[in-house]
Amino acid sequence: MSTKTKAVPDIEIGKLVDRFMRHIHCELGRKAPTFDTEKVGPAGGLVLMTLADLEPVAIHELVRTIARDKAQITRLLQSLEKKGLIEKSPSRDDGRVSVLQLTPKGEDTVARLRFVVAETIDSLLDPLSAQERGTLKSLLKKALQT
Amino acid sequence: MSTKTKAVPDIEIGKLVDRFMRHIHCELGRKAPTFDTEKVGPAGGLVLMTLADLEPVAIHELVRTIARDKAQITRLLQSLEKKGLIEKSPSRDDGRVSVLQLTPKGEDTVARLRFVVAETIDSLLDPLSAQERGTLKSLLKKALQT
DNA sequence: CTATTAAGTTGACATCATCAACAAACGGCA
DNA sequence: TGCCGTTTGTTGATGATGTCAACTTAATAG
Repeated sequence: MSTKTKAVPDIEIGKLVDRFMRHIHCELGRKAPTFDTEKVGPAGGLVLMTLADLEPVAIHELVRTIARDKAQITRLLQSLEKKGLIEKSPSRDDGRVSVLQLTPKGEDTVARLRFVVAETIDSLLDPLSAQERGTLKSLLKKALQT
Repeated sequence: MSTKTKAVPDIEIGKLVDRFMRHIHCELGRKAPTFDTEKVGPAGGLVLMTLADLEPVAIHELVRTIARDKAQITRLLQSLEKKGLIEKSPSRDDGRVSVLQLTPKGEDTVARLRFVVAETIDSLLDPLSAQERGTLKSLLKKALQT
């Protein structure tokens, strides 16, 4: 009777999302030797691509966006920096924060990652029409906008 | 012009799905001490809940459905069996396969897991209407039906 | 100035993923 | 029947990720 309460709780979405994620993960893992020339791994790739969207950005913002532990992010960033893919520079406004940016080499890597990831997702979403993909995206976005 | 080709490849869905998963993961991790009385962990929980949907089922089927490594599944199942949550019995048809089933204690655990997971997802999906949730679910299902 | 809070780093540890090697059982086929 | 390739499940080794707590430094409130 109420508009929002759900009598039957629904787990299915969680499992579907998990499976969805795993399919992307596996497919990319299979192709990885081809394109992950810098050996950044799945987590590193995610960081790079998110960075490309947000840069320049402070570490804690990055942490907040991708919802991972800050210790984890610290180490990932160290590894990415060693590989010359990103740059950390101290913020002028706040002595505590480091500001992140992609290096040209990083941008290059992101471009390649993006292509393969998009390709993979596209093929996974093959059963959906272009319109349905749009709907899916906007639904997810809506759910995540806090 | 064409109905299916996409000029601009789209990464965003991948990142959205990842973030979505992470939010569920984090939220559940925070609540875990409350409800994960058997200490099955996230992966174990997923196995249990999937098992509840499929049982009785052979290991390789389970592996296929949740798209994880079979070695990993073997070890998870051993841990779950030690805790008395599942039962492995040899198949009559095929001497190689083990058939999995939940014990009563396992069923109990699943019921509790289900409740919390559903609750969590529900609150994450709060911005969506009931109809939109249905749409989301059917889109995911459609994408995954191979 | 002091107490508190926030940003990042580090260490220790647990969990999870991945790969290769393996035994046992099935299947096909001569 | 006996051989051979395949499938199922297990084990070992190792790497990648996640998590928690302690710590340093800097900002900020009072």
